[in-house]
Parts: sequence; C-alpha cells; structure tokens
Amino acid sequence: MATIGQIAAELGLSKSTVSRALRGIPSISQETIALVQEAAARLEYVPSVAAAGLSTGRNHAIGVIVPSLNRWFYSSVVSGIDRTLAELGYDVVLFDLDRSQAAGTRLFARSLLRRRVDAVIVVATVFTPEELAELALLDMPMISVGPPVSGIRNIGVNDAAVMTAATKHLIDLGHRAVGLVGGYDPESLTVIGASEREHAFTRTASAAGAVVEPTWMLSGGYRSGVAKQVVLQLYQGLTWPTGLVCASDEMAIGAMFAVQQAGLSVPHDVSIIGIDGHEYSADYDLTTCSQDVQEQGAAAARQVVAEVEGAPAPYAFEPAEFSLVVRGSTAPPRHSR
Amino acid sequence: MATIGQIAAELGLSKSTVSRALRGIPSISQETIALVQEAAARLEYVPSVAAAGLSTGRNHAIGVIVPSLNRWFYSSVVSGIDRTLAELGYDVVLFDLDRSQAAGTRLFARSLLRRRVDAVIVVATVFTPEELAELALLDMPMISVGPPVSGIRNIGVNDAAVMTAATKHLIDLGHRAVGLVGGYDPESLTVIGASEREHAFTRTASAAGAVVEPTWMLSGGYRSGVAKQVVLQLYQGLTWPTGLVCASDEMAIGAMFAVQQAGLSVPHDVSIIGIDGHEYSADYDLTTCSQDVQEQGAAAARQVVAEVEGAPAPYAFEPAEFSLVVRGSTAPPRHSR
DNA sequence: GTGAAAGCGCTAACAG
DNA sequence: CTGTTAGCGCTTTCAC
Repeated sequence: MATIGQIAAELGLSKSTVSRALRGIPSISQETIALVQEAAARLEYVPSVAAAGLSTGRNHAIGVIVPSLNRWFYSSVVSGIDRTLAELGYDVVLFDLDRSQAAGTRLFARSLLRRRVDAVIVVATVFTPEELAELALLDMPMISVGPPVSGIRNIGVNDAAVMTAATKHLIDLGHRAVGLVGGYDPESLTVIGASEREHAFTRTASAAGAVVEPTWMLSGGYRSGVAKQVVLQLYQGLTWPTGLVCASDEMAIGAMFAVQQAGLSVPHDVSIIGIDGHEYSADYDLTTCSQDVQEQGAAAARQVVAEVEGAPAPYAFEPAEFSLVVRGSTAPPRHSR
Repeated sequence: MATIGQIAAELGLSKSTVSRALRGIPSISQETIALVQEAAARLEYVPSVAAAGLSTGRNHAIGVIVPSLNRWFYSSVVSGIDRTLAELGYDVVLFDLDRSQAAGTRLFARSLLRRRVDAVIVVATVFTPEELAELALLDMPMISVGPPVSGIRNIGVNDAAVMTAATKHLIDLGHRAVGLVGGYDPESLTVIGASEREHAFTRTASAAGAVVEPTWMLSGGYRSGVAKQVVLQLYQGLTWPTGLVCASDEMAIGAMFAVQQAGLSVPHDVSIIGIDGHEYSADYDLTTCSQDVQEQGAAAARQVVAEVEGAPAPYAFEPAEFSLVVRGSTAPPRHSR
C-alpha cells in the first residue's frame, strides 16, 4: 500500500507538496500536480481516511440511525441520504436499531461515541430519555427526518396537516362514515407521530359532522399485513365506514386487499386513501398524500454536511411539502352518486 | 474530548498502561484497571477508532454493498449483517448503489478504496467486469449474500433448487397449466439469478408434462406493483394458468391482488406460491419457499469478521436452507377436486 | 506490572 | 510554489 511519503520519495518532493497536490490546493504548479497524480496512479496510492481524520478531526462519515430498514419510508430516506452523502464525499455509517431492540438496550451510541462520524441523522426514531441524553452528549450536528424527535431539529412534513388533507379529501367526496388505520404500536418504539395524526383525523372528521365509531379507529402498526388483517375483520362486520384513511401507503395497500377479499370493491363500496407516495401507489391506483421522502433525506444530508463544514445551524426547518394525488381508490360514497 | 494521555496524566501512569488497561490486556493489575476505568468514565473518555486504526491497520468497519434498500430481501440481509456486526464490535458502512446508478457510474470503490473498511459484503448485486476488477483490487475479505456473484464467494440458497421445489409443489397439487412471474429486468442491474430460476421452472414444469405457454412467463421486476400489473393483464385474457410461481413474495402478493381484482379467487381459481418467506407472507396466507434471510446476512458477517481477524477463508460455503411453507394460497386446481 | 519511545499516514502552521 | 517541523490519539516493541 503506497503512502504519501512513498510518492514524495519517488518524486523527490516533500510529503506536504504531495499532500497539497493530491488535494488540489491552489498554490501548487500544474506540472507538479500532474507528476504527483501520475505517480499516485502508478503506485496505486489509496488515501487513508483514518490518517487524514486523525489529523483534521474530520471523518467524512455521517451516522444514520434508523428504527428498522424494513419499511419503505425508512429505506427511502436512507437512499436519499446515501446518494447525497456520496456526492459530497461522505460515507454512511448505519445504525439499525432493530437489532439491539431485541437485546433490550439499543446501544447506538457505541461507535457514534468512538468519533467515527462527524454528525448524525436520525430517521423517525423514538428514543428513551436516557438515549436522548446520550445523544445530546455527542455534541455534533444532528437532524431528524420524519416525525419530530424531541430536542432534535427536524425535517419532515407536518403530520397533522397531511392527515387533515387526507381526511378532508374523503369528506369532500361526501363520505360521512370514515375510519382510520393508524400506526400506533405499543409493542415497539419504532413509530412516532401516530397520535398527532390520530387527532387530526378525528378533528377533521368531527368538524364535518362525520361519524367516527371508536371501533373504526384501527391500528395497523405501519405494516401491510397487519393492516390487511384488521381491515378484513372490520369489513366482515355488519357496519363499516365507506371511507378509510391509512397512515401509510403500505397499510393502504393491505387495506385494499382486505376490502377486496371481503367481497367489496374499491372505490365502489369503500374509498381508501394512503399517506406517503409509496413507489407502488401508482401501480395500485391508490390515492395518497404524496411527499418526496428521498428528498427529505437528501436535504438532511446536505444540511448536516454544511454544518460539519462550518455553516450555521438554523433553529428549525420549514415543513416539507406534500400533495394530494387523487387516483382510483377514492370516489364519492355509493348513496351520493 | 478526553484522550488516553489525559487519563494517564490524571493518574500518574503511562499512556501504554492506560491503553492496556482499557483493552483488558492480561499483564495489568486489577487495581490499575479499576483506577483507569473510573477515570475514563469520569473524564468521559471516548476512544478514537481513527487513531487505533491508524496504529493497527484495523478499522473495525465492514463495507456493505446493496443494489437498493427498497426490497425486503436486501434490507433484511442488511439487518442481519448490522445486528451481527454490532455484536462483534464492527460498524457498517453502507453503499447503496441505487444512488450512483442514476449518475451512470457506480463508484462504490470510493471509500472502500480509502481503507475505511476491513472487508466487504455484497448483497445480490450484479457488477460490470470493470467493477469486479476494481473489487478484486481491494484485496480484502469479501463475501456475497444472495445469488452468486462471479468471482466472489457466496452465501445463499440454491436458486434452482428453490424454484424447483416451488414449481413441484404446484405440480404435485395437480396443476398442469402453470405460469411464472420472474424477476428479470433488463433495465436494471439490480437483479441476478433470474435466469437460473426461469430454467428450473421450465424444466420442472415440462418434466411433469405441464403446459407452459410462453405468454405465461411474466416479468415482475421483483416489484409488487409491476407484478400486479402484468398478472392482472394475464387474467383478463381468455386462458390463463391455474398455478402461478412467483420469484419473490412481494411479487406474489401483487399477483394475489391482481387475481382478486380480476374477479377470480385464490386458491379456488388460481394457486399462487412465492419465494422468500417475507414477513408479510403469513398475514397474506401465502404459500412460500421460506429462507432465513437475516441469518444469511448474519452468517456472512460472522465469516467476514473471522477472516479479518485471521481465520482461514474457505473456498465456498454450503447452500443455505429453505423450506416449503404451505399456506392457503395454494390448492389443487378446480377440475381435479 | 509498568514505562519510554517510535511510528501508523496524513495535515497544518511556519518558513523560505 | 515548496520544504520543515510538529503533532492528531493510539498501539507496540523493547526495556526495566
């Protein structure tokens, strides 16, 4: 493995000159740069982040904490982060909390605390107070993507606004019997923002004089399969809502499946609207409140890198945009046609 | 940020002693160890991987290359890897090739080539010859998970065997008109192993004297939505297979959706079997060839770490296990009941 | 058991 | 435009 010193020796230059040439620092002559680059290529020189990092205190790596990778939202955010960071010359050090959850403690601090990363991006994770304290101790730029995490600056949509828009869409179509497939899952810490959404739903529905039976407030744990089960049960009963708001598209697809399986049709008998703008939503002809999740990750990545490199850290960010995408899964209820 | 030197000064010891105490090296007295640990905690000492790595040449980090994170298989493998690596004290440096694909070139070599990682795990990725050459240059332990990648040792199921088992299940039930929803997607490099599976399907079906119409060989690109579309089209035609093998559970769920939507019922009219053992398969009552994907990732992680730490590198690994899980989505065809 | 000293590969003043 | 000199924080012989 060639080092900067070997290149220097080879060329009869000093290490500093080689270092500068390699990094394209102004004050080096074009010929020297060419010489150094040629030698570096020939010797198959590979820079060492460790050495550079030790010297500068910069690792050129960002820690990304996710509660799990098995949800579209999380993996999309990570994709956006990763792509952006790659362009900026940073690496992603991944911390999947799914793993440690089983073990009881989630020691994400582990290598964050080994100064491996320059900053942290948190993706929609619920932390315990102890964990939050630990994170605060880190004392490096930190941004969360998705629903707000207390004490951490946040990039994401306004949960209440999104839910309100989704609910309102059904109301506007004429639905007065509406249900919610929410995400709250007491078993896990992986879900946040659930109650804000729930409130927005009830508020919007009630304001329009709609009926919201408590039994129509379902919990799908943000998982398609679970949503399918609970919705199937609901529609095998005697009364059911003509409109269903789902807190994620994955759950909405499960719900559509269940409604079909119950022998009813979407949107003829039941209208279903999701939230997210999942990559599958178009194929499933699902009406949804779409947001650019990858871009949210990318924005967080850009911001965090800017701060690492000295930019000021704003106190808060504008809520991310979302838009209602009307497709075939929603329609006026039967009676009002 | 406290360093080893400050602890040493604080205690009137030498850096070496502190270093040894911190790492639990034998030749240090218990009292010294206790003293050092106490001081380390008090001063909020945090070791620096960069410094340690510079000194030892070990980064305690493993590079993980994935073609995308938005598929259950990939993210599950990564979860398995991450959990295991965390236990072993290693970090995951993620390389999502999705990102660079857009840009035309996929520069995964970037920091692999900066000696940031000690080894590489590749998850079901198709590489160009140039990329493979670049990888080979890396000269560090490397293992792939999933379908075999040429030139890289592989952990995964035998694709042909799995497909054969799945097809045979339908044949055994009496199906003689069978179709395949495969994954081949000429647009992307993200899918491998597709043709092996296709062959195994045709071979098994033909051997049983089953009809395999060319138009029943569909391509779902390993995506649920796409599978839903192509299957819907198939079942809106005049003739269709009574049995459908899907190369992934995600596609199988899409297929079930489509069949329902076409007004047919699963398994009464059409039997559907998937491959993977997706977390949703039970909820969707999907028959599948299940494999422990997380464990495959974990196994790769363990092996790669062992090799980094000096263990011998076997030439090849046993194929991973899989098992047929029969659920409600498959049944004998109608006529033979 | 513990210490002293050298060095891992790079960057960063400070000179010239 | 280039070289010299110190480190960054840790590990590791080699001594004692």
